[in-house]
Amino acid sequence: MDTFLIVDGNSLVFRAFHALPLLSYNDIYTNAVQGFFSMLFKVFQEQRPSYCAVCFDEHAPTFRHTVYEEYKAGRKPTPEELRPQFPIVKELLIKMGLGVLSLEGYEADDLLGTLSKNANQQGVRALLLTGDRDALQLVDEKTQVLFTKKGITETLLFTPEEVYNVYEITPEQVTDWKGLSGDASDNIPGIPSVGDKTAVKLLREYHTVEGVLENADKIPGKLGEKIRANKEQALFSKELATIRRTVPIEYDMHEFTLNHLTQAIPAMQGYGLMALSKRLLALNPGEERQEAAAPVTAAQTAFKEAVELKTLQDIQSAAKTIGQNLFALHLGQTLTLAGADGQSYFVSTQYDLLTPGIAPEEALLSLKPLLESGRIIAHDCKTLLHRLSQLGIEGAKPVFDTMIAQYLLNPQEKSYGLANFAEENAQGVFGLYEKQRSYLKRDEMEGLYEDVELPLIHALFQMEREGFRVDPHVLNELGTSFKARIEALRESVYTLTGISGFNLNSTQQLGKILFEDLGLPHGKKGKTGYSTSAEILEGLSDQHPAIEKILEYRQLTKLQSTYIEGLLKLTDATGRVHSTFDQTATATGRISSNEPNLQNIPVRTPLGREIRRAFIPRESWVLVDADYSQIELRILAHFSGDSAMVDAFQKGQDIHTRTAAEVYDVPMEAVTAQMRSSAKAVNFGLVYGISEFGLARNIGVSRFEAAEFIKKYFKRYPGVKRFMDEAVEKGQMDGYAITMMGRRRYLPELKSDKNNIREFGKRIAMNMPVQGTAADIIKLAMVKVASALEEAKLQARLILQVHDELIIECPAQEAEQAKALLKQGMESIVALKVPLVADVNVGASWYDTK
DNA sequence: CGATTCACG
DNA sequence: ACGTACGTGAATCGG
Repeated sequence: MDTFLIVDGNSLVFRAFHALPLLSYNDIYTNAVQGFFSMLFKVFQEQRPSYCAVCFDEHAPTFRHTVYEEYKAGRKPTPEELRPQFPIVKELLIKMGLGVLSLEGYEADDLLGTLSKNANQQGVRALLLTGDRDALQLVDEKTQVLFTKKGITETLLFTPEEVYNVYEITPEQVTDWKGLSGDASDNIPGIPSVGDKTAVKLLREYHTVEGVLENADKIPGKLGEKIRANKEQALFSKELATIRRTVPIEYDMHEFTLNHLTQAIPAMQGYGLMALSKRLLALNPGEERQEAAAPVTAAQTAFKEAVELKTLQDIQSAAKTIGQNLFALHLGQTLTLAGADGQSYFVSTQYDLLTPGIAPEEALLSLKPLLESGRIIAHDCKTLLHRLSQLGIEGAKPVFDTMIAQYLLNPQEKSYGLANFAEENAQGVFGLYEKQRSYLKRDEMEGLYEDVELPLIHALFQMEREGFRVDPHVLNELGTSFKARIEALRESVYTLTGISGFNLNSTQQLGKILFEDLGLPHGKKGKTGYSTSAEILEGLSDQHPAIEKILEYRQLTKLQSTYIEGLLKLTDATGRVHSTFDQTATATGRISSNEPNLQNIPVRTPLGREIRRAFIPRESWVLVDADYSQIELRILAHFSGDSAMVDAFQKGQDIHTRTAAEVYDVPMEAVTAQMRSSAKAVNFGLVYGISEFGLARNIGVSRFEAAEFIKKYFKRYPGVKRFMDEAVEKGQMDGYAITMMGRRRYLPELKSDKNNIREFGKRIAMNMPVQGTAADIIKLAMVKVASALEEAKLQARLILQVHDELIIECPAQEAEQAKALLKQGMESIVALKVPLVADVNVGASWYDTK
């Protein structure tokens, strides 16, 4: 099918302008021009449209102001440096033979709506390139939106399924969504205090703004009041957000082919856009799309047309055809399946009066046998497992996860949605799978993928479903005592400073009071004012009595809002919190935890540690907690083979004391607490990628002294020095750093022309193998422990991982067995040149497992 | 939505 | 001359 690329010129030019530094040529700024075309060419290359038109806003003269226009007019004026770039963009577009369209009184949005509708009517796919979320309302089977993300190089492709995946609403509901939540940048008021999330919730229940308003009486509390008070405004907002699709504009799409692009080259060079004109020359619109560098592209396999499954019988016969063969499953708004033979299926979930469709749940249930025994490929299997589990479908064993593969291939990407390729369905997933297989092999990460990441999905799924029990009474009691203390502290800060009524949570207000009104000595000013961080405040604690109160206030409010209130909010009906573990969040291979984050529960201060008393096992069960002792330094000892470091671990010595003894050249017995503490900081520094500055700041000495310290250290630990140098050299040679199990992290920072970025790259090159290998090891330990528990037919189960720590919940009578299994499992993951040691403890709360 | 602060490994 | 110790997530303020 032909594609008509329709571009929101205003949106893109603005984005380009803000994304790039102000470049000028002969006193003409061209950054927006350059960014705009750079983006456009990338889309030409990736999407190969047949036609292309660019639409611009054209505001009506003032006497024709409509209410609509007045709202839109609230926008900020176009910057001086940008305005002259618009005519240049238009000139070049016209020279390329592309459409440049605008109509008095209409927004670019309205033209996008009209052009796409017309294209669809002629059987042409419309692809809308814009940075404006409003356009998502135009998405349907034949109209897709390429949404420009931050910057100008990244785009997201929205199909109806992807709109739903990302925003949990259908394209038709976009106007309702805006009507409820409003949009400040577009001056759409919405309903006050209704944000994106609330709007989605309301729409899930009532579908449309009208539906919400009709049922407003049923909605309790403040929310209901707000809705009832703003009915008119909501309807009006929805109208404002609705894009017009019948703009009276005349054009012929067929005149806007990409056959004359090169005619703009002389003009382009006239503006000094040499690199851009080169890229234009390299564009060969006639040819097939080239193999893209990034793995995230749709396969070019010639797929057969998808078969619609209209009945449960259809579904079952499709399942039979697939049998034991590999198949991809995608659960968007509709359920789609794709087999290795290129055949794909979709289950229509659209209900209409004559043919009631099949609900996704129903379809999944009828696929139960296939799902439980079949070889599933999916994008984000863990989420799929949760959905299946809720339907009573257990034991599905996905054999490939394209999201995880994508993460391994490049762990640096910010998100791993499915949006980046054209066929957003099971066929696309299957195509992705085929490519990723070969990329994983090429990059030697098959082992890591098969043995670690893939089986880990199931372990994480179980941990998420299981959750961690929290005792609300413990939290409530702590909270009550905190509350009183917080109020007392606030009052005493007001009294001691002689200033009251300001917001103690506001660092800006506090900074003004401390450093201007009270005249305390301040550190360097940041972007927004003085720093009031604990580090700075601690230095001022003997200068003013309010300081220590502020520090205590900070500590307590942090505990109160993040841990007491935050955790209570997320506790389910059975008294457990279910964190989500993100397997694709970090560049080093660690997992992260969110909603709630169980990886940063306080432990370092006595008061904070109290929170851990609330983390408990079920009745008559216990917690078994094991953490690796100094895993990162042990890995460093292994990699570097440094004899002194290896010796220390082999002898089971306290590593920081040994380091201090070496560096200060005294016997270990003579090491003071002060010496040990400095040595500890050096050891930390090594793991992070040592820098003089960082060490100096951390132990509070001059940069010169820190440099001396590092020098002495490396003299005693030449193997470590060699490892650090080689890590950087290797990074420069290969362009990436790797871990013991072959996990990669690319190091573009090393090629930066900015020195500080290159230095950063060096530290990453030193840190990645260490932190990343520790991540490899504990992940493998989780897989091993989870399967060992299952094999031993224990009720014990893993419930949490905190980077170097694993927690099991089990019946008290299983404690000894679980303890042994956990310790043994963790310590036997790899044989290093030094022992891997895990310390295990059993307790009636997390607090007690120390 | 960016900046700041602070909780963890 | 500059500006960093590595890796995260959550709450809060204020534009």
